[in-house]
Amino acid sequence: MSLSTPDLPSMDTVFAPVRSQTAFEETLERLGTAIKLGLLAPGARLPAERELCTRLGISRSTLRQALTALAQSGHLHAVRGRGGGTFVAERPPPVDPPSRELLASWREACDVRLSVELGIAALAAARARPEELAPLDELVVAMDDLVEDFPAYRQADVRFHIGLAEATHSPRLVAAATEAQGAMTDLISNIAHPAEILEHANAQHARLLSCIRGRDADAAVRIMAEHLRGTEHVLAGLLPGDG
Amino acid sequence: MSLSTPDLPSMDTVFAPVRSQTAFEETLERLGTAIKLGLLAPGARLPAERELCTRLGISRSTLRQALTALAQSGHLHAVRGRGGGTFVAERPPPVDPPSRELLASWREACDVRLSVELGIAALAAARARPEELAPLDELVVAMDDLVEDFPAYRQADVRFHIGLAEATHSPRLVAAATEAQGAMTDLISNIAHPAEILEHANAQHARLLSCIRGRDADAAVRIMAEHLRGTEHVLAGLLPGDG
Amino acid sequence: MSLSTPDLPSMDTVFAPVRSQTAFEETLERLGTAIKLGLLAPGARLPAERELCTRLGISRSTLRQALTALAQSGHLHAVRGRGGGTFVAERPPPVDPPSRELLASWREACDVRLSVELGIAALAAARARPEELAPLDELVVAMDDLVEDFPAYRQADVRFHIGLAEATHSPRLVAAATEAQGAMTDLISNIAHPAEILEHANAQHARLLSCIRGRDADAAVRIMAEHLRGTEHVLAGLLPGDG
Amino acid sequence: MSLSTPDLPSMDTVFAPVRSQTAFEETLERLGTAIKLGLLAPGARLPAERELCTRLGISRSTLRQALTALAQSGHLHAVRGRGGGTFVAERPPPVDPPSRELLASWREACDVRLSVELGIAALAAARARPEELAPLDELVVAMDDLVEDFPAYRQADVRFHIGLAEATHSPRLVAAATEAQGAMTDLISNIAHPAEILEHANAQHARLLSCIRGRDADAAVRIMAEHLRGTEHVLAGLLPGDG
DNA sequence: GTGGTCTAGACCACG
DNA sequence: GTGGTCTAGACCACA
Repeated sequence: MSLSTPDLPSMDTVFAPVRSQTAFEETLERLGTAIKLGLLAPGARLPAERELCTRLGISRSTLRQALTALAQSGHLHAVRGRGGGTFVAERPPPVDPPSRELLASWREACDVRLSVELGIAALAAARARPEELAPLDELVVAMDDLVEDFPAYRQADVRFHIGLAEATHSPRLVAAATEAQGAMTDLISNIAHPAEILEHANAQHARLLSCIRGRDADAAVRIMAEHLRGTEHVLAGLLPGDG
Repeated sequence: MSLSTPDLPSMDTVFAPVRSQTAFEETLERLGTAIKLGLLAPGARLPAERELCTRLGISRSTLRQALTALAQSGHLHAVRGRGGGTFVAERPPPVDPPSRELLASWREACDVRLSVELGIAALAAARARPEELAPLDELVVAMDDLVEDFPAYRQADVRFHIGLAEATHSPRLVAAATEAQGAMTDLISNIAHPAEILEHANAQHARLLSCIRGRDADAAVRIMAEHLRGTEHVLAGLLPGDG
Repeated sequence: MSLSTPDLPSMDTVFAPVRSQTAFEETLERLGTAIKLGLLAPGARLPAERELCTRLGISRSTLRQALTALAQSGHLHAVRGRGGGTFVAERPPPVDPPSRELLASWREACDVRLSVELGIAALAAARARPEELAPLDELVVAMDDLVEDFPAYRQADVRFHIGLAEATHSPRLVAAATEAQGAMTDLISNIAHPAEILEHANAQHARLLSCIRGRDADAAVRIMAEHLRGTEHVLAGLLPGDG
Repeated sequence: MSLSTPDLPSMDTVFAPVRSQTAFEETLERLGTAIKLGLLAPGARLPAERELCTRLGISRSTLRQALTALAQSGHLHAVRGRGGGTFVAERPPPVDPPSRELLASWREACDVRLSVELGIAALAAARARPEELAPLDELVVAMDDLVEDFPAYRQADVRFHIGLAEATHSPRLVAAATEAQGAMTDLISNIAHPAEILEHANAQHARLLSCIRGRDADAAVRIMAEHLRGTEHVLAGLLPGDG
């Protein structure tokens, strides 16, 4: 082999299209994902615009563009006057169907999620503190009662995975996990999930926590991989092949 | 625990600053990283501007902004006329020292890399084709002879890891791996690496390939985690604590 | 002597290198000179980009190249939003030392200035209107109080000479005077100027105005020549010989 | 008066249109002017293309563009083979009539010339060496015999003024004088010049040389100003007012 | 309405 | 056919 091969295949990656998201678009997606994932629960009140635009590092006008868009789509509603503010809608609009591109590349999305979650499993096993795991136990218990109500189950599931990410103490992994869960929600929320499947999945959650408590990173990673493979099999049966 | 807790810690992630990288910035970083990693070897000729801007999906002006910046910093030089083009400098400028932010968050960088590489190990074990692994064998052999020459070793190492990423057939993971390797290069290129360390690391490379050939994802992930932990220990001893 | 001598010495001029300054370069130099000369005072606001590029007869991108360069060098700073604009820095960066070429050819620069200023003296004597000379009187008075503060004196001096150029009603001479003063500023701004020298020079300013008022072109030219010779003597003592 | 008047009239100069000439255009004008002024005499052979493009600092293709244009307009003709080369046409095409812009701004052109020539007079008086003035004496003698043949007179006149410029030893002034003479030629070559006018003008040439020999700069400048005023009066009577 | 970014396409200078 | 420069116009983010 030659160390100076002039045209490595990875050039395709180096020269792949560059795309820049505008501040408006990213804000819209951030808030929208948080709402769809239930991180911002129905009825919750968003921070005041003046505070929010500071935290997001954008101007108020740009923030308002995003808030307006989310209000128009029914995710938010604004209340003026005393006690007013911007609130997450109590009755959220249905999750929109997966975009054409997402459908075309669902396997990519799963691969990215796999990568993120394996890292989370490994690092959580190394770093999680007991008080960070306790709420996850509660979520597992709660999910056991929700296997017949997929939307509710799914919301708890999201919190479980993001809670695990937080146990790594790595903000970037939390952000990546959030994004990955958002993509999955877009893919799976309109798919029927039999109770048995969910029970099985939740059993994996429990075993995962157990391994993490035992600081057994290898086992945690193994269970996580298995857990995710479950979702992939469901999708593989229902969605078109890789794009 | 309440399912509607209004202020989860993950809100910090949702409301984290939005920073949209411009097309120019991303192009600059892409090409710059590829050069520093040796993916674009010294003396190599880039595609013509008119082709490159098409592949990158940007206008020629934007591309030229990036090329101009890289030429000024000494990474590229342009030649006009017949047989001309834009070439990677034969004598590249020294890798710039890690930025203050990178130093402050080196552990974050390692966490991200861990995540990416574990996913790669797992997926490569599932999907790699023999003809994709053969070049990696050769790289391992070559690296054995380069343990005394860190820059050369490192370049082969980069190609090994990116080659592995390519074996997953997931462009996003290739891109993520490239970016992660770039961040590591910024961190470690100015650090002394004893031959014994490199020999040990390369032995892990060999075992990794063996597991992947055997489709043993669990073992591959385990070895990869161990492999990366090696680098982290070196850095943990030399760099300031987490930022 | 033959009228068809094939190789006159002036051929060196005819065949001297053609160097076309780009629109960007000329814009940079124009604005930079105006700032360094104080024609654009610290804190002053430039016309809006969209207007400026029209006046300069160039595209906005080209203008912005120049503005960006001047902002990076600290001469300008941009403010966005309502009431925004591009402003001359309040605390300007120090005048950069004369370039190697300028130093090597300072005598050339003085010759050009001599030529420009003699023409200005002659034409101002022929054409200046009283209301154009009045401000120059005031400048002379002001300069008398500034002989201990060279930077301030020099700024008034620049305005005096350019004001005189304007009294010729010849835009090309105004431009030439501005350019010549810019070259002189680069040469002399870092040189000590005793108060006596400045007093003497300012006395010449006064006599110059008097001659011009009297429409005595010959005397005006004579005084101007003497005035400029003063600077040259100072430079001749401090700078290396002709390049 | 205020030292910080925000909007000086000189801003019009700072913000005046920027124009960049291409290398081709400047080459064309340089060679064209040299030919029209007789600096490159009819029948003279230009340096070889390979040498010329080096001296002009341009590529051969750009040079050829200019040469081709001048050949098409009849100013040059190329001869191939042994003893070949590019030659100035023996029977030059008539000087083209002044362009609309030149006509509109003839007074500006005169002002610039005045400026250049006054500086030349002053500096020549200070620096001219006898051997540089001798050829100018011969030109004056020759011109006395050419007052009936304006084209021939004019060619000698041009050489006189450019020769004087060379006596200043300032390349920039030689270039400026050449350019100014070129502009004047475009203006005046189609105007009738009575012998008496030329005799008077040539007498001024002689007195000018005398003053310069005597190192009397003031007188030289005075005579030069007077000399140029002669041309201006002629033009003022024949051309439209200032543009 | 301000500065900041990007685009599509033209023409120039080069070898 | 290469890199180098410039243009006209669009849209974005800001206050």
